[in-house]
Amino acid sequence: MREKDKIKTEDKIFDSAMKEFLEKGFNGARMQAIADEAGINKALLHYYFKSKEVLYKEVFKKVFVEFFNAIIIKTDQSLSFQAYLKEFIANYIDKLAHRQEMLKFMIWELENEAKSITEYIHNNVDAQKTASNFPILKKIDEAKRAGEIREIDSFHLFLNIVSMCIYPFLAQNIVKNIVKNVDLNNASFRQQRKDAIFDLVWHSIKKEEIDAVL
Amino acid sequence: MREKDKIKTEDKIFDSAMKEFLEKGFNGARMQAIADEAGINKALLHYYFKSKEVLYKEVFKKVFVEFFNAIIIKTDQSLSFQAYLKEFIANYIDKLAHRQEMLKFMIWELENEAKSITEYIHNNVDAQKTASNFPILKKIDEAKRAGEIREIDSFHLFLNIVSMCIYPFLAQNIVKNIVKNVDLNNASFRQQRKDAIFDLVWHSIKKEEIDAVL
DNA sequence: GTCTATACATCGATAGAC
DNA sequence: GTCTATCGATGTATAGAC
Repeated sequence: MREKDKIKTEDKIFDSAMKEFLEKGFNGARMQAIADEAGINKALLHYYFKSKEVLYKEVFKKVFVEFFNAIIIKTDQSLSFQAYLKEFIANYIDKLAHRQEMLKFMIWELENEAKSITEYIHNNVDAQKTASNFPILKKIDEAKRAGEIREIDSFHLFLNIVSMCIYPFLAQNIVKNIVKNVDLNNASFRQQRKDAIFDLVWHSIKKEEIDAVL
Repeated sequence: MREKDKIKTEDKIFDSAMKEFLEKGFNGARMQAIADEAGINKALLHYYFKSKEVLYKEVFKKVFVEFFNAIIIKTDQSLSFQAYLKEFIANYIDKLAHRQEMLKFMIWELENEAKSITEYIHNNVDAQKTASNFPILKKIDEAKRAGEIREIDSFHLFLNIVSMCIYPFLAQNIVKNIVKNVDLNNASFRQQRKDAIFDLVWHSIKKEEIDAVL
């Protein structure tokens, strides 16, 4: 009677697949490993999900949407730009830390020409409104108009901020060759990154100082 | 007698391998394709290079060293920091454009925990002197001492600059979903990136303005 | 729905003749 | 040094019984 208590096979497969894909990436993931983890056999995988690729895309979609929403959309809109910027950066890095596996997904997407990401965006986001899915772009424009920050190209500023947030962690295995503690798990390094990014950007774009001089 | 006129098989294999690896990455590369391109058979590949991995490492080493030297070492040391910074950024982006295939290598390295890069650095660079292989770090310290720029964490500044230079191109297939012309081949976009990065950084760290006020 | 068994393809690697 | 032939491992996918 209480059917909800029984985890459905399909869900077990999905959960196992997510674990395997996040850990190993698409290439590294093994259908056998997913089957083992789910306590079933390979044949059943293909019964529920036609192919490895289909299974991957289902998993990717769920994880990506979750992550995308958490990072891009959710920063409080009512803040001053200075506070908004600080929160955006902290939020981005903390969410990355909370879902480090996303880095593996992202690397796989990079290797695979961002096929899944592109497909998802193409199917789910109005092409004309892509930019509006990044409220920070609007925030930057507002702040410029309000005189809170100086004139600066919004899109490149956005690109720069995102690059600084993500690249050091994406490439942490490379960067580690220069400095040891590049690690999303290291709270102290995370805080250093947040401070350094905010400091660099804010010093560059704020207008107060000039206002004070005038 | 003129033995040098005859391209040795080993070199032909090496060249074909470079082409294949740069185009497809390690996973995508096929020993058969390398053999075909070189006009020989697979057996001979393994005669000259023990395994796919060995062959990849040889190729990687050559390409990486070339790239590393071109980007990191070569910016003119005698410039003012402002000019040095501008040249460093332009140099980095131009060299990336000139060797776009490095992006594929880099992605593969990211996926593979930077094994080859780490191994190369471990074998060829004195661990205690890693930092000194990045003259820009010294340049930043000098500029701080000379009062040319404000106090700022050198390492994080370095990380930030590199991130802004490389990430948009590394992730261009993702970024393209937001803006179309993200492309290393697009000279106009390259120039925009150079300007945006220099502008953001220099406005943030220069000291003249404050000096002028005092 | 679930299983066993196996087909089928791909690839890296090697044995052995020349 | 170079070739043909083939091994052996791995991995996805499916046929068919229960």
